[in-house]
Amino acid sequence: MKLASWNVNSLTVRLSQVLRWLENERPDLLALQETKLEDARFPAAEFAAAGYHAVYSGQKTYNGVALLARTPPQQVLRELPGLEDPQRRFLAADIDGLRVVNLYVVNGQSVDSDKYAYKLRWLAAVRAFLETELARHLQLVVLGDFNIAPDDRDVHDPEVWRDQILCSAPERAALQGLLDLGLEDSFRALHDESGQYSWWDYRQGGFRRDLGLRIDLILSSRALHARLRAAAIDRIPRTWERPSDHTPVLLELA
DNA sequence: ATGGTAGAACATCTA
Repeated sequence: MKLASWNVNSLTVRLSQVLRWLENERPDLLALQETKLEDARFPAAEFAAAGYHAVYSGQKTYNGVALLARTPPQQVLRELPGLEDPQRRFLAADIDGLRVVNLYVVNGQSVDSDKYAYKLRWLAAVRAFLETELARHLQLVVLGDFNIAPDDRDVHDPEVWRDQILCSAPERAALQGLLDLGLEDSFRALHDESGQYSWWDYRQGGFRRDLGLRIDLILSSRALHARLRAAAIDRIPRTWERPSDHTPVLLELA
């Protein structure tokens, strides 16, 4: 079983790229973030024609998440329990015997911003939700744009990024809090090396100079550990014309 | 210290 996550930074702009990538990779599941469109405008028919069921939770201009799967998602949840939040960042569903949670974690802007406090509050609600979810579902996958680089191996210049947004100690502690529930970063379960990034800033030639961060993650529950086969980051879509600033990350389960 | 680019409500916000 092949799972993937991709922050597309506007599905309207990136639809043809997503369809092309699905055709090439044929994942069983693709989680999208930053679709930036209302549900009434979601291109469900195009994905159906490509052989994918879609569930989605979107809004105009910002945020928006979706799950595309070859089998129909069931038990769909569109609201993060315990948090009043108009921002569409959360989607959970049963897919192929897995409980799947797609997250577009709050960016936070900077550590002295109100948005940073919102990020930490949001992550606390995610932790509380996942704690109850893990009690119900042994086979759980949490994937998406976490907007947190787990450790310095995931940062092109750790000194420049030290204590900055996406790398600060409280953010990393919040991510560790999720892992402590009984989840693991599947990429790190299979790879030790630094320099494997999933996001590069559009500005100042970030991709050309490989000034990236690994902030797109696929977490898997302990019960899935023996099924982990391969984890990868596909940099190719970041080389395409008019790319998203993120590239897809993948996990293969036996 | 600022701004650099991209996408969206096309004016500023968010990232």
